[in-house]
Amino acid sequence: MASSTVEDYLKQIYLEQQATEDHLVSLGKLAAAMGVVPGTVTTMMKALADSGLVSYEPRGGARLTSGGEQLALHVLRRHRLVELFLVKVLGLDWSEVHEEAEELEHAISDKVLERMDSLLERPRVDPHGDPIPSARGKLSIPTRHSLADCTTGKPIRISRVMDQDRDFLQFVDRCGLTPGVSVSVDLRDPLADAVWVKVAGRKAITLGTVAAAKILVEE
Amino acid sequence: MASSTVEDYLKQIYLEQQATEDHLVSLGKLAAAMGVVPGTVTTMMKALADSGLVSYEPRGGARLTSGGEQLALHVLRRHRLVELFLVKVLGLDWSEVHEEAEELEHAISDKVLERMDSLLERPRVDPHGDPIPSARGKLSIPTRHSLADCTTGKPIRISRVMDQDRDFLQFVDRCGLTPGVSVSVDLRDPLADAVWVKVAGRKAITLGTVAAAKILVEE
DNA sequence: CGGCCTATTTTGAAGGCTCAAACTATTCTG
DNA sequence: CAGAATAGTTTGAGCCTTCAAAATAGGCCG
Repeated sequence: MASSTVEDYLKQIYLEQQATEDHLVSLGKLAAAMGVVPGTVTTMMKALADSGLVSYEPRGGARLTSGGEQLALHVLRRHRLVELFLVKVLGLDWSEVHEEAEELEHAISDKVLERMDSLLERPRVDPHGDPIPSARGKLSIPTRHSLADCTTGKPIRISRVMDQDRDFLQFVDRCGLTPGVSVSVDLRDPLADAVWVKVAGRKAITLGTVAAAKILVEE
Repeated sequence: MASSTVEDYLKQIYLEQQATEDHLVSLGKLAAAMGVVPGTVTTMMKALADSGLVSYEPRGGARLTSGGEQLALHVLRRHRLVELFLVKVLGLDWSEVHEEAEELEHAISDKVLERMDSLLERPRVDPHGDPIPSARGKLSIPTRHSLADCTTGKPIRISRVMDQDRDFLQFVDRCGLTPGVSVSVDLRDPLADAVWVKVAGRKAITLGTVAAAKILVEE
């Protein structure tokens, strides 16, 4: 059985990995993400390599093995299903469920997970629009466009918000830019670093491109 | 913050304590209940005494301080609310929720706990009839009579089952002796060590006094 | 090429929890 | 009361996760 520390490392490696070309994660980034000192990560990578969960060459970065990836996806599944459960069943705010799920993801048995999944009617995404890995460990590849680079003028649908920060999520909520909502990008001004977004009926909202790039869209 | 190991010790001390006259728990019993070697308990009691959660004299047994008791009751509240939640909301069987709750009780935040409590409409007892400590750490004192020593002939109501063993709970369920059910004790035969119980409408069930003593009743 | 900067690794240590096994206090028994 | 049985304690050790700080490797710049 993987300890919850190990589960956290695997999950984090998976997430970092998704953001890189070669699926190779630098230990420094990992240390920052895990909030530990670099030496700790080196130690841990050796241990994980010994258990066959990551492949790792000294000074060469880390990569999940297929066993490690299966485990990471299982943790991610628990995390995201729990988030959705907390919002839908217990009525928590989407800005607070990430932290809650960080704890719960390690305590949920397969049986309980299956009940949640069935109660929620086999959902595909969590409250932030992040895809939920299937019980068999498959994950659908997500959208590639954001408010920062989609076509302008046309109606589009918000599909995912790529930031778990409380304050950012609350801001997004106040703007009405939550997953599922239809909007359109009126105009983009690269010089002003700004994006004007029109939300159904309301007056336009102005975002910087950094924020806009975190809000993924479809169509 | 108390680690989940510490929470488990406090909870267990509380439970053992309830079963004794002087509220003093022998370290041997504790070791058995926790599934560790006696020396481990000695070490742990020293540590808990240092944190002011138990009072402990070498070779004199352990007792919770009021701080330790508050914490123990908070753990117990989480445990029992979670059990009820798993049965009522997720539809698990009452025979399996104890094990699930052992893990979850350490991962539930106060916020989530409050939501569960409110969704369940401030329940007083868990699926086994065990009382749920209030958020302020008060616990109502439970029934004193069981099928082994209540009055015979009169209708009585099952209020609590004092055993978390899967197989025993499933047996109790098959007999229809679950909390809330009305029954009556027809006859007791001390020599045969047997108790005849009549469950509404059905033919009588025969229990040994050990089993009968685990089923608490009211009125 | 040589030195420097940065990322990573190594080393030694600590805290929390546990064990095995040797030891000791206490209590029972004859 | 002596000896045995029982319960509890001590000691030395190990695993897991972490840290601080010193050492090192690799790449980049002049």
